[in-house]
Amino acid sequence: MSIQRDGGASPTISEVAAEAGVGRATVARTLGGYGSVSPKTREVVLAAAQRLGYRPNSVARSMSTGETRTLGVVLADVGNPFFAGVLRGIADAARRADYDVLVLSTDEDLAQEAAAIDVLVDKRVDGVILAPAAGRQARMPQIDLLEQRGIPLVLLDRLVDAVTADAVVINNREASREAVASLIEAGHRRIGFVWGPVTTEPAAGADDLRRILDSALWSDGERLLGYLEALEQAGIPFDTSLVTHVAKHESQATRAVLGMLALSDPPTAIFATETDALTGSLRALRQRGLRCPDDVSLIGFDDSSWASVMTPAMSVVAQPMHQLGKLAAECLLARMAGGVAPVATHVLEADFVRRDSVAPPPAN
Amino acid sequence: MSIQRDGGASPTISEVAAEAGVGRATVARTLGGYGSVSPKTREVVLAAAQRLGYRPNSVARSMSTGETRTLGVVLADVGNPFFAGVLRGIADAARRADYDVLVLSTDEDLAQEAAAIDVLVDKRVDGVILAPAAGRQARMPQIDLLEQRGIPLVLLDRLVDAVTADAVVINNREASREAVASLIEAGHRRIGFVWGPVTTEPAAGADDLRRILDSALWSDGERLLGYLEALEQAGIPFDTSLVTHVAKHESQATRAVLGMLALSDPPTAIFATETDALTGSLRALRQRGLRCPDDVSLIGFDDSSWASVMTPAMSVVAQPMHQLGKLAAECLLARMAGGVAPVATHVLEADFVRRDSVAPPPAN
DNA sequence: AGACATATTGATACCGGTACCAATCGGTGA
DNA sequence: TCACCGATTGGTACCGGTATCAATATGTCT
Repeated sequence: MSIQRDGGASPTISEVAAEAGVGRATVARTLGGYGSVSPKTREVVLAAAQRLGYRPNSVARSMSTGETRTLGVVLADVGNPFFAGVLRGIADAARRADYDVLVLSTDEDLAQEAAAIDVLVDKRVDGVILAPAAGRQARMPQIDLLEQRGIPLVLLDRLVDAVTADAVVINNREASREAVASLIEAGHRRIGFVWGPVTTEPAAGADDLRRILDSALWSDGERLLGYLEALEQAGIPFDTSLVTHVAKHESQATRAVLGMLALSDPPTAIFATETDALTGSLRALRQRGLRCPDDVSLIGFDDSSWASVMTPAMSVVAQPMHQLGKLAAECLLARMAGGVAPVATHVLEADFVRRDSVAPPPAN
Repeated sequence: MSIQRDGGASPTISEVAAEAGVGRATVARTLGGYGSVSPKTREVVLAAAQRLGYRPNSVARSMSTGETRTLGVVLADVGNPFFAGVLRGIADAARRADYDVLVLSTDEDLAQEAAAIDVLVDKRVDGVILAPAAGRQARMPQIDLLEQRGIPLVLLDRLVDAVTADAVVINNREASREAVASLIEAGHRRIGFVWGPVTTEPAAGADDLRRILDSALWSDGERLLGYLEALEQAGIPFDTSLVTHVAKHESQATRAVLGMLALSDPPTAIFATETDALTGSLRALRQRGLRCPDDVSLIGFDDSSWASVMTPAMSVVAQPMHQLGKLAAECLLARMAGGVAPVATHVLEADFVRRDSVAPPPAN
């Protein structure tokens, strides 16, 4: 008894059965907690399992039940604070339901995203949460695969027109409009817009810009629309030169903002719609020796401890990251449980947090 | 032909075999790329697989091969920027070797950590990367389970005396000593030390403190020892009241620093050994209306964009997060591949980044 | 043409669970 | 004492791959 198995192998149900002197099925029932087992037998079996250090093999169980109790998560970058926060929310909700999380980063690359979904399908995850790297008008063949296989899907943070699935996003447009409106209210009329990963030419005008939106991430597009709406409401003409056309990395944001500041009629305020865009903008101000908010007012996206402890404290649009992930996971779990609720897009509210980085434009 | 299967089930090898009119084994050989198959048959099989949209079932493959091509990662909090960065490094290295990553957060809780390891064992991951929540002198029974099962393990960021396994850490003590030394060099003699999650009483003195170290995280302990060494080298007496005894959350760090600043002989500089500790310290200064570096000099741990764009730019000990994760994964993969290299602890260098948050103490 | 080596193929036994079904056990009431 | 019922138990067929082995087909050489 209590013989340690060699070679690092794990004891199986059969071995426990042999050790306990009962049949395989009896052990399965005892440990699986189904069917009926006499108290005496149960004890014998449990003792044998204990002695052998038995642990169930989830792979075998999945093989037989068809469920892996694993959620697949596909997002741009686990290292990014926004996605890291979201992931935490997902993981918390998953754990509570006794699920685990398999994460894949795509770096906003469509090929990697497709490969990631293939992996998740092959590994037979029970559900998928996806922050698409595709623009809202993209076609996403891999999604069909999920649907075909009956794997529930929840879109996170970004919508895609062609995909009919539950989604959890924030009210990007309203939040953005509110932020820009607060700049306008403070007296600004030249407001720079630094946005996320967009790889297109500079827009020739507002209409051209709307065209570009079709290929942009939904979230980025909405933020830009919010900006446009705020301008329009205030009767401020739209100026292409105040909108960056590519700011995927912080350094690109810095370069873009330096470009704006070099204009003959430079912006007196900047709305940066991502963390990297904000820090990139700050770096640009710093390089030009400009001060915030005295020379240029700033509003960022995504709150963090840093934003609130620096001087001046940064006004930001704060996304409920944890909540976003939690809700996405809960939504997915409900769907997996066979929920027949109609497909829905859940919109969470992002709070505009007013701090000290906004002041009236300089008198001059 | 090309009949779509109903019920969301995936086509199996048998179905492909039927569709192609060949035996199961032949399909397996064709798709698995082993054995030999005639070019003609190969084509027929591939066409059938294509028509049916065949995708291999990784679960079944794992069942048969005994490997899951999945790495398990156990860390305190995926939402924490440090761990998020490390995780990204792990995921990148894993992907390159065609492995996926299952992540579990423990919130620095031993029970959750034990449960996490159980899950990974049950799911039969091929290897585990663990940032232990346990102090260096803790006993960790779950680790034995891993060893028993022959699952390779790499410790990350923190060492545990009782565990013999490969490890990847940074040179916490030297980095800490260097940071504190630079404060001393600037003229400071009253230097506050705000450290990470430690749940013990205030130390009664240096010796008592060393005792406390045994139950602290290895990394936290090393950082404190670095602090002590720097003081000793400069002949500055150790003062318990300048060392926080609990600063697990930012708010606790703030409270602790406020306490220090209220001392009759308050610190003129603070070394915060975690991101939260630094932002917490900054918040305390802000509440007291003190300015950095004019009134109090600061050095933090972990670099971020924020640290370098704020005013003053923060001096920090920058950990190579991505590299840390990447190396841990590579080390694990090597061990999984049957590497017979002796167990080793890899020590990466953390750079001390000198910026503007350190100045001589105020003249007064 | 015959013998033999090689390429190709199909059948089948695993892997370790789950779950159904039939067999057995024990106890009860007539 | 016997028939009968429910509780308990063991046997076994899956799940979908992998890998071995024997059987068959193909081709070559003498």
